[in-house]
Amino acid sequence: MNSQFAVAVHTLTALAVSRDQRVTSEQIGESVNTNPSFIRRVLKHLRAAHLVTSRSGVGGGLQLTKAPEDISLQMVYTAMRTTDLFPLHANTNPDCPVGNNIAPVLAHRFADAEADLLESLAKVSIADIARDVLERRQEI
Amino acid sequence: MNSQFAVAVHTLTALAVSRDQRVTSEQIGESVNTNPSFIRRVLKHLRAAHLVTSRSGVGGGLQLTKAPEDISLQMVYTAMRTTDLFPLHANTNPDCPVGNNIAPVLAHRFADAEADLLESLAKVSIADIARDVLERRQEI
DNA sequence: TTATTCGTATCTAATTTAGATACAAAAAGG
DNA sequence: CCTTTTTGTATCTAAATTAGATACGAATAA
Repeated sequence: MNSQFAVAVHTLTALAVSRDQRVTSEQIGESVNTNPSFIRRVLKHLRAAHLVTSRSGVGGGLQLTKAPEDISLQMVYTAMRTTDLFPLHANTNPDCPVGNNIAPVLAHRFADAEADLLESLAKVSIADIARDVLERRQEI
Repeated sequence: MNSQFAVAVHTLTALAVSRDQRVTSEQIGESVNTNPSFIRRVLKHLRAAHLVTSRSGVGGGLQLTKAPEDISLQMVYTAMRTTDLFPLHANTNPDCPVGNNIAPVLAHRFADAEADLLESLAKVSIADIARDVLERRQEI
């Protein structure tokens, strides 16, 4: 599972497309096809990363804090990240040369790979996604 | 969870370090600190990718099919891969412009990111990991 | 023929994920 | 000031995933 990164990008894309008006978590839930509660759980991360702001009450809802061009998938991934990309196995055998030393070695190499992934994600923005989506729409 | 990639690298590293002799899944289980059955489930993937061979019976066990220098983390990741790196959310709303078009757009962008990750993993070999592990051992 | 080891299947417990509901607090409008 | 809308958060549940555990036939060597 863990489609939360995809849901986060979907959410930000919807906000980018409707940049002129506030959008509610109810509406985003309809687009994603899930309940508003789940959307709000995702929004918690995006708010903590200062990618969106929200307001309660009539006419309330969500808004991007930056231009879609200035929100990269790297920012979104980092905002949503709760676990390592490649989890380690714990409690390896300290009496084995490999078991005793593998953890920090893997941690280091995996961190390098994750850094390269972030670099790749940094090249794509929510504006790119929104453009792709709207272009696809025209094709029909 | 899903520490299987880490366990797979650990397993191949152990085989690289003990390249002169056959190693059993029991022994690897001890190093990883898990049961042989789990190791054998991981090995299933590595065997399918032709990274190891195995033999039953007395004096049996596992062996690398290539030099550790010729086994990259990309090969291991690809061998162990069972799901997409970034899972998509399904059943988005077809009546919403975003919901109707986001899936293929995300699939494409996420595949690009995964390809870049593979490129990064291709630069590291099991020999590199084994060397790091043995060097760390000397430091003590 | 016996002991060892693999390959696979099955069961279980713990964890994660997402769907669902509920409700206080915030905000806007009349 | 009261009502309505919407957020933010908590809680519960069901489904899926993960890994630990056990078992057993098949393969292999001695």
